[in-house]
Amino acid sequence: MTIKTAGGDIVVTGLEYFDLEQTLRCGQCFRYHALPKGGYLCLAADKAVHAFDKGAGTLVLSGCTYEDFEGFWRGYFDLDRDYAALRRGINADPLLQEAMDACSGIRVLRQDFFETLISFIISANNNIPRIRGIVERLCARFGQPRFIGGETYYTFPRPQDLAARTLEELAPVRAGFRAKYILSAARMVLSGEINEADIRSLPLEKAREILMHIPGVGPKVAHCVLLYGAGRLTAFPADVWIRRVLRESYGGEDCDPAVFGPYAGLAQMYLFHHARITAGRAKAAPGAVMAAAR
DNA sequence: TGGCAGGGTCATA
DNA sequence: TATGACCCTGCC
Repeated sequence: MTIKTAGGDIVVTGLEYFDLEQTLRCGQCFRYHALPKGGYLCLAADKAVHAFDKGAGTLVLSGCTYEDFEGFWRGYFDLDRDYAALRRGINADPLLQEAMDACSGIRVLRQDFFETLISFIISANNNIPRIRGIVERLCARFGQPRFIGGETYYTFPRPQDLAARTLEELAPVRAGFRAKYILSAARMVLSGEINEADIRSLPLEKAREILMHIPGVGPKVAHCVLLYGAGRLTAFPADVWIRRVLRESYGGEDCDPAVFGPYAGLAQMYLFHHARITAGRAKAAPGAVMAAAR
């Protein structure tokens, strides 16, 4: 990997297994917007950047300082991890191999812990367009304004920005029954009852158990927070899509994720995204059997 | 225009 | 362990 600056942009070349679109659209994050000129506005925690995938392992970041790149985006996009080695650590059967080939550019974003926690609490019994809307309104109401490329965006609220709020104040966000969970989570993080360092370092099951003390956090959301917000690549969020894959191809929903190896979480991302794009194609094809229908 | 389902969790039985 | 309720909006 080589990093250069050119005309105020950060140009990263020589990336293996990197595809910006796959990485953003595989369901691990909710704050990104396609730009008219191509590329994406990526929002994360209190940062924003314009990101352009130029193909052939080249990523161009625009609108951020070199310090922000080094201090934040380089880690966020997981640019320093050797994905070839990671992939070798996955026990790939033919189906998983197909998914790994089709979605080879997915990277596990290293997202902000609190943002990930709140975002996936919001995801419960919800669809992606609506999740994105709720997250956007939450930021617009309780985050701080920032400016990039002449546009205003809002930072993700910090625990202290939400903890003292009331359900009435959250009503315009239209999170529904999840509003009370958002407030509880913010209060538990602010008070230290939920400690990010513990979630990152304790044994996975213990960390998951702690997260599940938060109202609105069940097994699935806890695993999402562990994988996307705490860098725990063994975490294995099993949603309806993955449960269906396990049921149809791995002998049942109770299949132990350990069969995929130490990076089961990454294997899950390949399987999840692959299942969704396959279902999308089946849906788009005229007369296609809805094999992926639940 | 209306009805359904949604990347889950919780309370209750 | 199973079932219904929860908010509300995108989508068919």
